[in-house]
Amino acid sequence: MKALESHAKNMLKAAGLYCTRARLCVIMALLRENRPITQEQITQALDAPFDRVTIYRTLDSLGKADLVHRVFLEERACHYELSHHCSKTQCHPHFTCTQCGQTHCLTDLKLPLAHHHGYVIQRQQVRLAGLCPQCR
Amino acid sequence: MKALESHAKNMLKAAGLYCTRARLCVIMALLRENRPITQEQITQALDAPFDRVTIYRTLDSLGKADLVHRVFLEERACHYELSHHCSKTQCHPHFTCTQCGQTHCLTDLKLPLAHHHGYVIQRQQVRLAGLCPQCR
DNA sequence: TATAATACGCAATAATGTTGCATTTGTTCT
DNA sequence: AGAACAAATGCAACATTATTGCGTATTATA
Ligand SMILES: [Mn+2]
Ligand SMILES: [Mn+2]
Ligand SMILES: [Zn+2]
Ligand SMILES: [Zn+2]
Repeated sequence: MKALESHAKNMLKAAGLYCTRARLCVIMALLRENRPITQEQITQALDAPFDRVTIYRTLDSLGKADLVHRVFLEERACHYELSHHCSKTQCHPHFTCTQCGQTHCLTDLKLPLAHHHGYVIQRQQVRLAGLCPQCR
Repeated sequence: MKALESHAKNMLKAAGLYCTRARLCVIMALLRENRPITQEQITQALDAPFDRVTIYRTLDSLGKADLVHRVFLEERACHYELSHHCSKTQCHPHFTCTQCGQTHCLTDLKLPLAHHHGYVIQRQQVRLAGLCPQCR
């Protein structure tokens, strides 16, 4: 059994979720891509064909188990990625290049958590836009 | 003529845009609300009835003139707000309460602009989630 | 292997946003 | 004020993304 597959199985086991074909395939696709992608991109990246609805429901169950979360970019469709590079309070920043359009996960960039009087801040998400190393 | 209306007219004049009923109404609605709202909320907040498409096209033209910009929250629909509380490089942070669901503009909270080697960062947007003063 | 809980596929529907085109409105110039 | 032109508007149709209902198939467990 490939390393990716056993990784995916372990994630599902640890989360107490049924270990189904669809969940394994989606997790493996997200592991391979390692960036936020849409339902459509996930569907295309899968080895086996699955119904759109199944992908959405899979993402939903993985989301409730905190294995996956949504990323909101300047595009119509939601993007999804694995949560394993994020802390509970802070997802890593996402950078989108205004030139080439690519989005990069800046997993090594740690920004200080904001404070504001009277507010309890539980989570912080940062979106950056500009020029990527290739395009500047 | 009311202060809101002349404010709206000045914004359109300064931007070199036609001063139309729809644009005036939309800007005045956004001035009154003073928080990010959806096309549907804008339409409901208007005195006169306008077609959905007109609202979208109005937001588009105001957006191109940098009078308005989109705000992405954890909801399906895009939200829109006036840009007058934002600098070119950084929009003020938006806080959404996980309890009551309300979104607040933290216009007085200034976060340092991120730096990352090799990247030219032109714009930064921050979304915060947690408990608002009423709900904590 | 039997059972119950859960996930899946398919069809239908909802929500949000966009496009084409004929008509109306706003601006500018006389 | 009136004419001429550019731009905005309304309406119908369409596109994209996500959700719901329900019957069937798969999974975990004993
Ligand atoms: Mn990421
Ligand atoms: Mn705001
Ligand atoms: Zn680039
Ligand atoms: Zn609250």
